[in-house]
This record gives sequence, C-alpha cells and structure tokens, in this order.
Amino acid sequence: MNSNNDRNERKEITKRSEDYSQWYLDVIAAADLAENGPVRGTMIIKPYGYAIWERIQRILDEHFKELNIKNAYFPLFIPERLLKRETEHVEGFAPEVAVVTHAGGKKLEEPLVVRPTSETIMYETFSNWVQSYRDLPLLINQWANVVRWEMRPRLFLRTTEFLWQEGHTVHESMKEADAWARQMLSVYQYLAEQVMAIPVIPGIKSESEKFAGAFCTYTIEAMMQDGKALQFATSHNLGTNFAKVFNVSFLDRDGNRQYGSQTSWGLSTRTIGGLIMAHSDDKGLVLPPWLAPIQVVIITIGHADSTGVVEQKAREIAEELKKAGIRVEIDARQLRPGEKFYEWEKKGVPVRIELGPKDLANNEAILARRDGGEKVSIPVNFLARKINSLLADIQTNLYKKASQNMVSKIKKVDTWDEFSRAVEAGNFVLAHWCGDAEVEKQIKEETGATIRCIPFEQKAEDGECVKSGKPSVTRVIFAKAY
RNA sequence: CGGGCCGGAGUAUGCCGGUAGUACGCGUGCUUUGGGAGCACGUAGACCGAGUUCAAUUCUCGGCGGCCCGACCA
Repeated sequence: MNSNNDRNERKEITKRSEDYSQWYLDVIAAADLAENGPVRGTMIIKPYGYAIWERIQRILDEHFKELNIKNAYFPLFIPERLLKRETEHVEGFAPEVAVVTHAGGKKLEEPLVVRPTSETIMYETFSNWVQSYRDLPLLINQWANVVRWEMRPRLFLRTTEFLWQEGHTVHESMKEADAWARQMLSVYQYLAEQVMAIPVIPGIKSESEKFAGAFCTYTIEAMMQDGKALQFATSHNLGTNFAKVFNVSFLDRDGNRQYGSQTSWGLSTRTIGGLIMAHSDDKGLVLPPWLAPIQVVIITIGHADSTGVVEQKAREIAEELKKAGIRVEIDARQLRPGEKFYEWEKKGVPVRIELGPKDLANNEAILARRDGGEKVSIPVNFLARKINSLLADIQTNLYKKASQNMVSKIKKVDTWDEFSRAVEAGNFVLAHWCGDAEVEKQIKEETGATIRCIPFEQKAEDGECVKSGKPSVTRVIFAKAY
C-alpha cells in the first residue's frame, strides 16, 4: 500500500542528489555543530571517502619519491610572530587564522596560530638546514591538516579544517625554482587528467589571485559539470620573498652569500569534491577506475541455501582478478540483489560482476559498467582479461565525457555583451584583458567572474580588453568559481 | 558580516492555539531473494529563553543553530 509513497520518496532523493548531498553521505559527512560535537564547517571523512584520499596520497607519493622529495612533518601551532613576518603573507591570511590564546590553564604570553599553511614555520627551520649550495635543492613535503576560518564553509570545497599535502623547496636560482614549480604543476595535471579523468587548464594566476607572498602562482583549473571552475591545485614560485624574511641563505659556488629561491605547492581534499562534481550522475558517485579504491565488486545472488556455492565461486574469481592486479571486493550479504546493486552504484564502483546460480550453471557471469551501457554475459575464464580492457575503456570514456563538456563550455568572446552572457550561462570565457587589476575587480563586481588563469598554451594575439578597450596581447580565462 | 528561507522521532515530511500524524530507517518474527520485498508487532520526536493566552509545537520578540545567495577561499 505504501509503494507509491515509497517511489515518491526515492524520486525525491534522486532529485535532491542533483546537489550531490546524497553521495556526500557515503564519502564525507558534514559535521554538525552540537554542544559536544565537532565544529561547524569541518568534515568527517568516512572510511570509503578516506580510501579515495589514500589513493591520491599513494599516487602522489610515488611521484614525489621519483623526484627525490622527502616527507617530513612540522608543528600544528605556529608562533604568531613567525606568521607576521612576511607582510603580504600575513595580510593574506590574517582574516582566516584560528588563534590559540589560552593553554595549560593560563593565558599564553604569545598567541599560537593554528597553521593555515606552513611556509613560515618550515622556512624558519630551513634557514638552519640550508648553509651551502651543497644543501640544495632542499625538497620537502608534508601530509597534514590545516585550518582556515573562512566566512562561508562549503562541504568538501571549503571546510574549516582540511587535509592536504604541501611541498616546500629551496633552490639555487630563480630559474631553477620556476622550473620546479612548473614541474610540480605537471604532476598535479597528471593526477587530474590521467588518474582522476578530469581535464584541466594549466596557467598562471593574475596578480590579485596569486598566493599571498608568492612571486607568482601556477594553477590547474578544472571545470565542473555546471560550467563553474574549481582550482584543482596550485604551485607557487615564491622567489626570494620568504627567504629574505626567514633568512634562508647559502654560500654559492663562488663563495657569495645568496638567498634561496623557493617554491611551495599543494593539493587538498577539495579534489574529492571536484571528483564528485566532475563525474557524478543522479545515481551517485562515478569513480574513474585508476583512482577507485574498489574497481570491481562481485555481487552474489540467490537464496541462502545456494549462496554457499556461489560465494565459493566468487572467491575464486576474486583471487584471479587480484592476480591480474585488479582491486576487487565481494558482496555476499544476504540482501535482495537490487538493494546491493544500488548501493555499489551509489559508491561509484566502475565495474560490477553479478554471480548467481543461473550463471554458475553456464560457467558465466554478468558484467555491468557504472558509466552506462548494457549488461553482458561473459564466460568466467575470460573475466580477468575482459575486465582489464573494460576498466581502461571506462577511464577513457569518463575523460572524454568531461573533456567534451569542457570544450563545449569554453567560449571565445570579444564584446562585453557576449562576455556577460557567456559568464552568466556558465562557461569558461576566453577574453582579452588589459592586465589592469582595477578592471579585473570591476568585471568581478559586475559579473561574478574571476580570472581563473592566463593559460600557458595560446597563440600570441593582439586585441582589445573586453571591458576597458585598452590593448591586450593575451586572452585569459574568466569564469565563476567554487 | 549583509539579504532570503528554515528549526518537530535517526532521516524526510503533513496538519494544527487544546490527544503530535505519516513514510523511510531501526528491532523481533514469518514469508521472500536475477534491479531498492511483503505482513504483523515494536522503537523513537517539538532548539533555548521571554511574551501574548485559560491553554503555545503552533502566534510575537530575542538568542542559538542550519541551508541558500553575496563578500572570503585549497
């Protein structure tokens, strides 16, 4: 009698899932502000969501190792005076730092800042570590949590506390530091495009969008399904700005004292939010196979009395897939098949194998892919081979889909009228800009669009600024951003 | 911090100035099991404070908290 209500309820859930809230629940739960609960705007990462983060960690760590970057760990608390040393840096972060004023039952003589990023405390240490050109390059990374008390937290995308990786390096020359910053950006680009199947546009940030205290900031910008931009990762060429105030200096090959040229680069749990918004559909998450913690789930079907045999077969298949290097899990719970299907679809597992008594009789299994398409019957012997190519195909397909979406929403415009309409419709808008920060600000106020980046790849082209009409030599990407 | 909406079982909601109703969930039992199972029984609820009133979950005000939109931002 309640099947109608039930159906409506489900419809509702599907509708609401358009704003992703349903799948957050399986990955990250918003932390409620309860009297004894966690702080507003923070997040709880559930085991399944954390497994995704661990995959990202592992992949980046492998690259870091190849580049001879060492992992280290620095303190959570930063004495306030350290943060205050670099003028631009302190001004950039002052509004969003959390400060500890009391501890041990007493008021502290000097307040402690909870790190919003670790440049200051690390470079204070680096000044001791770096003495000679022989100590360079110094390549340090840390996996840590940081706190930024933003005015408006947003689940995944801008939580008060978030996890990230921050790399910090010191080099002999500005040229070397700049090359390094760009190289790290390409590592992030690899992660985004090859692993997470999210196409990105690499480029440089405008002066007003760059990191506080940096010489310049490189970025990769991703586009979500709705056409809004998400800064996926950044890499900063810090020049000697921090080295000068923290005295990170060394004796060079000619015996002269020089300031080190530095870089810092980071990627946060925000990327998981980007992943969701780039690929998910109304059924839930869609995980690209190279990233997915579970690539294949084997679902047993049938009565309790028959599942013993089915489960046994499932284990054999799982073993074989593992040997082929596939991350596989068995779901042998005594639940109705539909319920299990929906659950794993919601979790975004790329490939599902259905295994029941009927399949066993034919020595076959049913294969279903998360990114759509028909279910197919496959002889059990062919499974491992078939699945490897299937995973590769899904990976390519997801990238292609995201790529097509992005390409279709990049608009080249030359007039102010076209510009405002293209921004409003949710596009990456390629337009000429004169380079004037005032004009940039005005555009932001009038349309909500910010300069996402000045793309590396573009032909030199003379034109007129879309807003001011002044001469311009490059196009930049304007878009609304998360 | 500004503008809008909201606050009730674990979740989502209907009605209402006077027994707080429904669905899902959860628990037990039986029947089921190839796309979200059925029946029976059970479980559990008004953010805080003040005001109006014979009577407030409902109306008013304040606080606290949430969501959405701006400013901020990985």
